Amino acid sequence: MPRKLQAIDSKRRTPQQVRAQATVELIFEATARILQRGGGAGLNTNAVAEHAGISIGTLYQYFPNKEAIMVAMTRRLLESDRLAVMKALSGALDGPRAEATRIAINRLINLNRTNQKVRRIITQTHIAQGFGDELAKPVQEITQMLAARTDRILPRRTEPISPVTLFVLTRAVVGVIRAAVHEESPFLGAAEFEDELVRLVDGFLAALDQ
Amino acid sequence: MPRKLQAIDSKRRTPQQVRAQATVELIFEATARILQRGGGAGLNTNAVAEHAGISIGTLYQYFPNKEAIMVAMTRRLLESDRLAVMKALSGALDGPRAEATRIAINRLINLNRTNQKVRRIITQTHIAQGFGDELAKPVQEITQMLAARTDRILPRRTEPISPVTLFVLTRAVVGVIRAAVHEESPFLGAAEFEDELVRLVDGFLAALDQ
Amino acid sequence: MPRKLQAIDSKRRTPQQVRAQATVELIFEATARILQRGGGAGLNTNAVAEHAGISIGTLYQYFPNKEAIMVAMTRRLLESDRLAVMKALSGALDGPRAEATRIAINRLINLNRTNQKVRRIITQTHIAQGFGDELAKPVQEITQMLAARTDRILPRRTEPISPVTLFVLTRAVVGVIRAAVHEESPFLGAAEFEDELVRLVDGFLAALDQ
Amino acid sequence: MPRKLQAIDSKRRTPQQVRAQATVELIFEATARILQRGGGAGLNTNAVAEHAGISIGTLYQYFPNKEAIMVAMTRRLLESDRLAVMKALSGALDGPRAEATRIAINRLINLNRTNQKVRRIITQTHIAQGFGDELAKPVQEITQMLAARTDRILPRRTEPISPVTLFVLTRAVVGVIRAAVHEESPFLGAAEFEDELVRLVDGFLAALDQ
DNA sequence: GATGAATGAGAATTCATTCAT
DNA sequence: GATGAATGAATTCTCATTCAT
Repeated sequence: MPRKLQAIDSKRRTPQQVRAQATVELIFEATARILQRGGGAGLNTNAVAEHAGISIGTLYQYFPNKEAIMVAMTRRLLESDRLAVMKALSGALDGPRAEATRIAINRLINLNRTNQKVRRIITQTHIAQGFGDELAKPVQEITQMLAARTDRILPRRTEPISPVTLFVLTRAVVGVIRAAVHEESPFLGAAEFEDELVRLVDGFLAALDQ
Repeated sequence: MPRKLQAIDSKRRTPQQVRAQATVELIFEATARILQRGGGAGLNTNAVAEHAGISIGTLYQYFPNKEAIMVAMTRRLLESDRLAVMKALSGALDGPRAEATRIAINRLINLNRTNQKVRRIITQTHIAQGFGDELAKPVQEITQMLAARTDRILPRRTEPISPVTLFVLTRAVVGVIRAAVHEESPFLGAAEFEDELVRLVDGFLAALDQ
Repeated sequence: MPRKLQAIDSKRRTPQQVRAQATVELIFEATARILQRGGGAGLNTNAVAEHAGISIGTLYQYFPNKEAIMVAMTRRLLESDRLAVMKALSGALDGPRAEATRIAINRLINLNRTNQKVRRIITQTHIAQGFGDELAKPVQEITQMLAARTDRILPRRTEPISPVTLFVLTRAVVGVIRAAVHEESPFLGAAEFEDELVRLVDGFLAALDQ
Repeated sequence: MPRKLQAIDSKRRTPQQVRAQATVELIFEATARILQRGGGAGLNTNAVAEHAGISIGTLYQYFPNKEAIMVAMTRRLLESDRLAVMKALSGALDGPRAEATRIAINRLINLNRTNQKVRRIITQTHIAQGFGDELAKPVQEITQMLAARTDRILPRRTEPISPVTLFVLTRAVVGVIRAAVHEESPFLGAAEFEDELVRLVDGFLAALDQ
């Protein structure tokens, strides 16, 4: 592998200028298009550059290798997911816990129903690159936020949620949704799927509170 | 990819079972060794053949490509996991549900603590090859078995567990354990991790029974 | 065959024409040299690249596979043959038909006496690649030209030569010459051979005019 | 190429026994079937053996390599073509020359309309193996027979047909038909095609007689 | 900063052929 | 005679990456 050994998650230049940001955008779009069509095997840096309408040399000025492109894409996607769920929750911050849970899960499922193929591939790459833990971050942060709030409402629970508990809860939710995406399960669009996922979370939290 | 599109999960030949099985074994061992050392990127058919002490041609008489090797390995591993959990459960078939759950989960976690790197890689490949659904099979069958038994004990629940429910429950368990393996989480060895996972399952089942 | 099915007759890129044309020339020369020495079986893309003094990667930027190289060579040869016959005919355009026929055939034969081995192999490949019909094109165009002229001189024939007639005439001429080349017949250099070929064409045209 | 350098056109054993002849037949049929389906590129000795229902070792007891199989097939085909034309001619041996010519050509064309793909490939191989001259043999022998007979009828011509003349005539006929087959020309089935081919031969012979 | 032609290590895969049983 | 598992040389082709312009 004539691949430069470099930290994979560092862009080569900080895209400060407008032009640079636009180029990164072109690269992301090209990558997504190729992934959508040809799958992960069809992705190579030359193809990305060509689709993006830039030269291969330019591409290497922004990303050290193709994995770095996908890692960056995943991170952006994760952040946008987080914001989307946050936004969906904004109206339900003072309502009952169960309702907030349902809203968050509903939003999460629907986000994962878009761009499934691209999500699947870049997610896999993220894991393979050793950033698997980041995948749960959006869910984790939202969970922590809700947990904190819950504590206010249910004063019984004084201790904050433990790291292991958080891990299990978040990975359960993420794992179920990811399985549905990766297995291309028809359940992903079913109302019952959402119900069960909510039940999973609520059941776990209820068991916690005992 | 100049790769012939061939059914990836069909062995090319099934010769005199004795010798053939031994050769397959050599290939599996060589693959595991290479994966353990060099990771997925270091795996190539030439290396496997060399490590296995067979010619590259022989390898291709058994497997059409390297993915097929890993797929076969995963299937074998999954089956052996299933048997191991079944065996662990054999003594607890008439005890309380909670205890059976704990035994199964304990066994599952401990199985996943062995050969983590190899498991990680072949599991990923299995998903990438489109066989992601098989990964939950052992857990799914055990769950169904336990669920059936539960019905006898708790006559309240008359309907069998629904497909969606089964999907969520199994993918939650598998997802959490897989996350721990893939993220190389230190939790995997912690007693608390097992506790929380049991709580997840029990909480979900309890919520179901309401 | 792990060969990507790709349009065989499309160069992969058409870069800065000057350098590119030189590279293509190097590839053609190397191919011809190898074919001359080792025959068709000795031809492989690595050898071509090496003989051409370019890297294998560069070769693949110009041709998708070795057949495409030979197809391109054949096309160029065919065109140069056509021009050579045309040039030879230029002085005889107003003379009698029989003389023009003889000149054309004489030139055709002599062209086919050069580079016989290479011609044989790339011609075969051309046929095998499904471009067999192109082989008769030079003769066909020249025939049509002569036929048009003939019509002026022999006003008896008002209708243009029919497609089937043209097919039979051209394939007869091409077939005889090709047979002589492929069978490495000593006749190819004999004056009598030319005489008979001229007789074949004249006899056919005479029969047509009856 | 780990291919034994051996005279390609010698069967390894003379198939005297009935069993042997049957095996050769199986091999021919298997080869034809594979050629029909997959074309020349799909042909390999292992596939032939498998399709023939014999072991690869047995195949090598009959033919030293795959080209030898096709060479033998071509020879058999050529001989059967010759016999078929002879048979068709048997009733016209005393009629006018023109009619015999037409009958022979008609039969030849129709023979070449069967098994076109297989004919194309094994014919090519025959040429590539250096046996191109054999392809004209059936036509050549029939021509000689007819020429001899013609001499009786047209006592003008005392000299026998010269080798060069024979070469040109036979290669013209064979060349035209082969072109039609190789180019998959629709003319092959047209009555006009036969007419023109007859005209080619008659015109040539008429020109000869002047 | 951008370009893109050139590079070449490296991986997959085939298939003719052998030879021990 | 037949078998067929094993062999491994040989070839194709890809694609990440560089660097002179």
